[in-house]
Amino acid sequence: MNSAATNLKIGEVAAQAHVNLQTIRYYERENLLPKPARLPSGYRVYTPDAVRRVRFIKRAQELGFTLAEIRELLALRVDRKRDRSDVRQIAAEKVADIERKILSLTAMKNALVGLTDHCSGHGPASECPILESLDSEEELRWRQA
Amino acid sequence: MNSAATNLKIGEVAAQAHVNLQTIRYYERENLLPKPARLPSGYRVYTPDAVRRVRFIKRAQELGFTLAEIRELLALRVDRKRDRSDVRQIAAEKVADIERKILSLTAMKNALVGLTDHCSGHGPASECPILESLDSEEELRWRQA
DNA sequence: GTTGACTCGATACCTAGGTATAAGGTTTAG
DNA sequence: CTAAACCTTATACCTAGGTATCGAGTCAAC
Repeated sequence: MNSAATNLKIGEVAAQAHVNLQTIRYYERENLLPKPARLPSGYRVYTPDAVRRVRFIKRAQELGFTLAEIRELLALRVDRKRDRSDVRQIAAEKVADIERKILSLTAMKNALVGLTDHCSGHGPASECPILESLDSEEELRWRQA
Repeated sequence: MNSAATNLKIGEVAAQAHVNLQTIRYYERENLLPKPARLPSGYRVYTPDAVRRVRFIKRAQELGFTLAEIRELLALRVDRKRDRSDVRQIAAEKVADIERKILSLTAMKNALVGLTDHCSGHGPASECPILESLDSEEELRWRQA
C-alpha cells in the first residue's frame, strides 16, 4: 500500500522532475542528491524533496551554472562545523555572481528590445544592426567593469 | 607593416577575447564567426569586431545559452529576405526567454540573501535552511507560472 | 501464480564544446 | 639568411553531462 506519506520511487521522481530516470542515478553518484533510503528489495525511496531538488538543479543549469557550482550552492547551509562568516562569504560570492548574470541578461534584453523598436518598419536597404547593438552593450559592460 | 587600420591575426583575436586559438577556428567552422579575409599566405585577418563577437559568445554561454541559441541570436538582423515581423517574433521569444532567466536568478539571489540575513548569528543548533529557501523560491515560481 | 511494469547495478555509448598534436608553410627580428 | 614565433589544415583526443542497454530481481494486478 502506498497510503503512507508521499514516498516516491525513482521513476516517479524522474517523471515529476521531467528528467530521465538515469539522470537521477547520475546525480546521486555525483553527490547532487543525497543517498535515498532503500526498501528491503534495494529499491530507492524518495520524498518529494528530491523532486524539488532535481528541478532546482535543472533550473540552475539553464542559468549557466555547472554541476560543480550547483553542488556548492546546495551545500550552502549553516552547520555547526562551519563558521557562519565562512558561509556568509561564500553566499556573498554567489550573490555577486548572480548579480553579474542579471546585469548581462539585462543588457542583452535591452539590445534586443532596442533592435525591434528600431527596426519597427522603415529604411529600405538598411540591415538592422542587432549585432551592433549587442556588441555595443557588451562594450558598455566592459568599459563599466 | 602593420600600420594599416587594426587588422588582427588569429592569435591576437584569441588573446584579446581570452580564448584558445583553436576555439576561434572552431567557432568559424560552427558558423558563429564569419569567414575572415585571408592574406595571400592563407593567414586569416580579422577586424576588432571578431573579438567583440567572441566575447559576446562567451558571455552568452555563461548565461546558459547553447551555441545553437547564440547562433540564432547573432543571426537576428533584419535583411530583406526576411520579413520584419518574423524577426520581431523571434526577438520577442528571445526577450521572453531572457526575462525568465532574470526571474529565476532574482529568485535565487533573494533566497541566498534571505539565508545570510536569517543566519546572521543566532540559534545554536539550527542548521540554516538555504536549500529550504531555494526550494521555496522554486515552488513559488512554479506556482506562479 | 504468472505476466507486465518497474527496479537494480554495471557498462557502454552519445553530444556539445572544445583542446592538443602533427607536419608543414610564413613572417620577422637580428 | 636563418631561427623563433607565428600561421595553415587535418586528425585525434578530452571533459561534462548525460542516455541506452543488459541481464537479473521485484512488485501489482489479474
